[in-house]
Amino acid sequence: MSFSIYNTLKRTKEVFQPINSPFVGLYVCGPTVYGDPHLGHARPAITFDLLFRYLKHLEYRVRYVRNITDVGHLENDADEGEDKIAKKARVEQVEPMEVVQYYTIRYHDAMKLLNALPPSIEPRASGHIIEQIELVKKILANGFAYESNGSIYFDVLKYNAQHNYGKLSGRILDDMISNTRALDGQDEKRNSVDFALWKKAAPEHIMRWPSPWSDGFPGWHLECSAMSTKYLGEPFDIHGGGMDLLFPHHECEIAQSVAGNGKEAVRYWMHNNMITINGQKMGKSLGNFITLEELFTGNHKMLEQAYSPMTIRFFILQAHYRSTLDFSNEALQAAEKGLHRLMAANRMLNRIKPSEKSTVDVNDLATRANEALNDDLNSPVAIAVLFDWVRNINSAAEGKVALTANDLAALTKDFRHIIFEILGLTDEQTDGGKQAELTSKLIDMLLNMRMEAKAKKDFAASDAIRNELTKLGVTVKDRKDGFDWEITV
RNA sequence: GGUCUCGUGGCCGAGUGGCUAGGCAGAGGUCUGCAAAACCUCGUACAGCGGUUCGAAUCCGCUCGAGACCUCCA
Repeated sequence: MSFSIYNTLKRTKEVFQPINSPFVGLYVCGPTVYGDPHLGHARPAITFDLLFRYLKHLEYRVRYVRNITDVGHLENDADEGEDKIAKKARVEQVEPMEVVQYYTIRYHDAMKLLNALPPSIEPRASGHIIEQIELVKKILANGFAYESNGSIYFDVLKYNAQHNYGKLSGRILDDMISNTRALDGQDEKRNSVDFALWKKAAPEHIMRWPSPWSDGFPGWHLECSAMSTKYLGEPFDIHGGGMDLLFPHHECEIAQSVAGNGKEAVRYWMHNNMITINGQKMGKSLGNFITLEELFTGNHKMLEQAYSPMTIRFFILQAHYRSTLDFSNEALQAAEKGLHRLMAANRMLNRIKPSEKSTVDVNDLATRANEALNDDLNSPVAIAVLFDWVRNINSAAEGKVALTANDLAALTKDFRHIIFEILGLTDEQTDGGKQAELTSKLIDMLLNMRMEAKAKKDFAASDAIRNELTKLGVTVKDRKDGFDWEITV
């Protein structure tokens, strides 16, 4: 059994073979921190968190690098317009680094709620200006860039004459050129498809650094090339990001690496697909994006209710990362119920009484779940396997399926390893720290008292306990040999 | 306009030449002091039209529809 991933570069699934097993280098494009994290940020964060966790499950030693873009990301990729962060800073009348600090913390908070593990290294673009300037120098020295009025541009035509600009995104350079509007002649660029490596800063521009060419700032694509190879070496194993970054961002990264170092830096390119709302991509310009905070609080006109971070995580994991995933209240509510069912089964494992013999093969769970995840991280199939076992677990609790003590222990271990360690889900009923743990124990205590009342046929007392709990938002579920409960508020 | 992707049952969403995906919703049943849950059974779904094939939802072609990128977005 081997782990295969879909390599965008080859447009096919390939068996994953690390360059330096057991070490694996993983780089993922992180956020540009100029706004609140939204539903779209959750997709790559969870996709590559799953990859990170699964690689660790496969006993690789993973170095996971995810950057913070705090400079250089302009409002459009034609190398015009204001820096996104500078603009936000101007609008809010604060230092650019205050914007960066604020939204970086907001991003981290959201990632923590989604139970996305922190990366091994989280470099900032502004902290790697020197490395970026060095890379520009190399590209210039190799003749693939030119200076124009203090700015440095990548010469795409020249590069394409020797290499293939467009190999990742499947674009043909000639088509791109013929599809671009004619320039007005004032542009610093020789060709519309050229992109900035270094931009000379306008006098009012706050974020600026000295360079051999001008006081200025690096182009957006440069940071990922510089920082990925700094921390992961060249070449390294996996580069991930959203599909919308495929062109031009990742295409430019390849060009920069080849032009600067003579070789491609990345072995496997992985891209998660988009989240859509009513069939349309979420986007700033479309005005239909929902922040994670709005999702968690339900405070948005499109939301019928609040959705917990785990509901969002589960919702995303229920679709394959390369498929578009359409957001709707109905779909999220279905995910919420499904997740509760999964967690209820997990709690039920504690109540199963072992038997002399087993009537099911408990190895089936881990075997099939691993098969699914080995197949390009097919989390929806892995979850389907889990649900097959939810049925078995519930049946076992009712005495319809038998498990030996050893099998029960193995099943419990596997089930929990998959849902908590690999899929990174948490049981929000019980995993909320000391308070939640105490709540959980108190509810158990009350329900044990109710069991005693029931045993004495004191239904008045047992119903009173249940009714009071119901009023507080605790749904009581009697089982054949015990009880379960769920907090619904 | 160019490049590409996709169209699966009420909803979401896997799969992919012959064998049950799964979740949610719905119907019937079992269990139960009641309620809820759980368990069992139930949908003859693969946009349309042709073609290849013993056999296609799965391959090919065409038609229709949707979306993505080419402009900021994860």
